Amino acid sequence: MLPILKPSKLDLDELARLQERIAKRVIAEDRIRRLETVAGCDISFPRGDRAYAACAALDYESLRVLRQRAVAVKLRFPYIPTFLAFRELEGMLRAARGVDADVYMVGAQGLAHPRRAGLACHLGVALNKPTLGAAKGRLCGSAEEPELERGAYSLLKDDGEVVGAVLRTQPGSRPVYVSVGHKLSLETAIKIVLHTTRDHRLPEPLRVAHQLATRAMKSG
DNA sequence: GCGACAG
DNA sequence: ATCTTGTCGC
Repeated sequence: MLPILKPSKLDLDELARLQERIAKRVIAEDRIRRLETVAGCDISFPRGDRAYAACAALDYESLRVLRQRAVAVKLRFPYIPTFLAFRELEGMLRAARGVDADVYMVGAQGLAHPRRAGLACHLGVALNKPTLGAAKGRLCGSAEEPELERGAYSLLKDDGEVVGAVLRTQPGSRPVYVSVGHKLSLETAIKIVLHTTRDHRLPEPLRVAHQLATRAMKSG
């Protein structure tokens, strides 16, 4: 089990430039034909340099689980804010490549990232498919407090530009940070998150993927 | 210098 | 993210 080496300042500068290149490839417009299946992607960490990535595809209307996959992955990079993709993309990609879907959602940011290259953007560009980010917390930017009813949202702005939305998925509960990953408009991303959210704060695809990854971790 | 900081 | 059951509050 190779150790996770802490990258140097120079390495991070290099990776930041790589993210800027990824950001240029992101298409923040709807390039999606069908919307019949939605997949959720997540990773669980037991401890150390091993983790479990999972992807689950659900029927867009019924939210029934159609396909799912979980894989064990070696971690090669530490968690460093704004560099999350270098820790999680590889494993997430392996799980997602085995599960076909019209759109993939990730429990992290998309364009709502300092260099507009959150994990959801990296995944979308790598898969060349529509993706969106639906995170529990904020990474950058600011927004007004959205109204308390389900469906209410306010725009998340960073450095003068709209990078996402702060969306209330359940009345009174803390909002979710939604942003475009790739090949989707922010409006469509919000629509998808709301449509796939039922009795919990987070959308079902993410909940299923999280359970799947956690179960794989506990048994593996 | 002092916080903030996806998972 | 993860270690962890019941419990205070709306």
